[in-house]
Amino acid sequence: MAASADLRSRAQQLREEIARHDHAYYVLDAPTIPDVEYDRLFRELQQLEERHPELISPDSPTQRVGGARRADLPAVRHAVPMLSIHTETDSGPGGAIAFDARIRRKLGLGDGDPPVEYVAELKFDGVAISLRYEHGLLARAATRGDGETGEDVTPNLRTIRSVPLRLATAVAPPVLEVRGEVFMRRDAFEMLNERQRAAGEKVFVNPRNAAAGFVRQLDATVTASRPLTFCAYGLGEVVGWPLPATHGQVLDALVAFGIPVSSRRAVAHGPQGLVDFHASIAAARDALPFDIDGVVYKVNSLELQRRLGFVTREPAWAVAHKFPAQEELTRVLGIEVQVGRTGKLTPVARLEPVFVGGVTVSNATLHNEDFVRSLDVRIGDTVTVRRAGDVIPQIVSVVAERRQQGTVSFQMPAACPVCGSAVVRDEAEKDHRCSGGLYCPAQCKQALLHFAGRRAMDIEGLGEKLVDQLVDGGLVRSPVDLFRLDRDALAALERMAEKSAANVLAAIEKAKATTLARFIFALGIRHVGERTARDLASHFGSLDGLLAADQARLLEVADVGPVVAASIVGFFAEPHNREAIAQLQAAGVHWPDGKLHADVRARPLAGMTFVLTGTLPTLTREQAIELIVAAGGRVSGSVSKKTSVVVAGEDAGSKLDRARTLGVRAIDESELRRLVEGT
DNA sequence: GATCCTCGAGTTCT
DNA sequence: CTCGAGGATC
Repeated sequence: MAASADLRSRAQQLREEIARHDHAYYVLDAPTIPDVEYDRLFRELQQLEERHPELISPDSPTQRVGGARRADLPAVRHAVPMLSIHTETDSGPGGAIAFDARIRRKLGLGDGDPPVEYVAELKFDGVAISLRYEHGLLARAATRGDGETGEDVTPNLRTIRSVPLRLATAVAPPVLEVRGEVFMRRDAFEMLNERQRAAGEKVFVNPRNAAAGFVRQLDATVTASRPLTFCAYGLGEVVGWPLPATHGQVLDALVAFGIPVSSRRAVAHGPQGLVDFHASIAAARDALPFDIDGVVYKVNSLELQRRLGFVTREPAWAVAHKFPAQEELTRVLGIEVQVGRTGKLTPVARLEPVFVGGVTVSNATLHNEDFVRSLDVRIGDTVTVRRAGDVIPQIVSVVAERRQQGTVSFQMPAACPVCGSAVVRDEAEKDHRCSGGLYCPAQCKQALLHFAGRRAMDIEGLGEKLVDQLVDGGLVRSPVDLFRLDRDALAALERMAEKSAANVLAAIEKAKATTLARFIFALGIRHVGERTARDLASHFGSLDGLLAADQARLLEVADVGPVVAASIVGFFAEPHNREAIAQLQAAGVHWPDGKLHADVRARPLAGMTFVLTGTLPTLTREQAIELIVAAGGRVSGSVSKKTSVVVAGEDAGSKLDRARTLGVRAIDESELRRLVEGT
């Protein structure tokens, strides 16, 4: 079948586009599109050329393994070519099963034959490097380049501490080429970008690009200041060293030579072994201190590897099995503006749903006007969305070359999108706010949700849906209205039968009994969160005491300064706020008089600050906090020099590490109980 | 005035 | 979880 003119021009178009991205990636170290998109273009071209071989041109990017070389680094010819590895298209378990099936077919194995033995390893997201040791000494380090010829980066690699300059062996082979990956750990990457930002320099998009940039840096002293890591996964040319029988033994031998090899490797039997490894690494992926693309499977026996050989330029005995992408391209369908409890306007991008990092993402916050401006996100733009270690999707960048004509930059509306009130910009700061106050339905709803929240009045079952119905139906306009609801009014709502109406009323009734701290928090005074509400409650002991306090009295409270004090005074100065409080009390909201027990109780933890991390064996987080606070201690969120004790449970994370480096005492739950008992 | 430590507030998806 | 900003401290 002859290729049509259409296909011919499409192939040409793809070649040009890929070449442009190659240049940006390899030469400028500034990729313009995410890898997945690049892979997609590359695959389309590959498929096109497979079906229509007459379209293949000698300069086609499919005809070489790597990318363009940088002219100013010396070229190195690889004695044994550095090949790329085939990527399985199915990123689910099917990928592993398909690979195993292919291997068995090629080896002529039937159903009765035993499972094939594999080695499964991590696929690092870094830069492929070949290290050449001659008589035990590091003689040359080179990048992959186009697979045949790479670049000499010996001075740079010498600065990487995990790369041994001499093999740890008495008798070293005349030639031993080790292949592996150089990458940057995530914590090192974060610190690097922090410094870049502070210095006003450009920040790196991801750890891989940072690593690539430094490996190919001309000035080795710059590379030396970057914490790069090396991990080996195979061999190149070998002279005078007898190869063992399996790939697993090769890796073990490298370890014995003092070469770093990831300990996250395993011998796996048959497809199930591969699927299990893939699943266990996928589960551990976010917890790893570095980025990986996926995993790699290799037939363990070197003899079988020789029998399987190569297909085109890829080894038939190995495959990369990638994870779902953590970065994807999608389109901005619109930019909506949400109104929060405090009236803050938050622009949110509505996205064409896209599967990234294991979930479908359709929204991403744009924080504020400045954030939108700095990225210059516009409706209709193609953007990169990331969902990395953290959970919250974010827009990373806009693909400038995909911008359509006639788009306009985003502007905050002058009127509140919900109530139409004027929008004001906070005292020379970043945030815009709706001036409508509680007359704005959005703010009213958020205030109600806050009031009913678990940490505030804790009214069970009063969620977003119900609040929407109550406010839109005109039944409720302020918290006190909740306590005036009756069964008939509720029953008039959709999807609200006898039973659920009774449940809601019971929950509201139950919530009337609360604590002073919860009540103060529930009011939603600006700058008064859970913590400050608790401090205010224990300092004044009663609501009347707080209501009577002036600015000076408030400043006596720990952690209350002029801004917070002014906010509190301002809130209580509003007649309608005082009236609302009186009405709530009249409706039956009450709390125990805190002053009575506070002094009677023993406070063995007075003056101590605790930080909780991990999961405790029997206590929930909330129970543990209650226990500590009841005994007179404080609980805070992050570890610092001021922290007295860190209470660590199962899966304790970075907070425990930090406690160790700061020399802060760490205890477990049983020890906490003993402290609370005062023993 | 600078720096560190916290807290408040907003956010996504299942 | 992360950003921004208030408060405390030196």
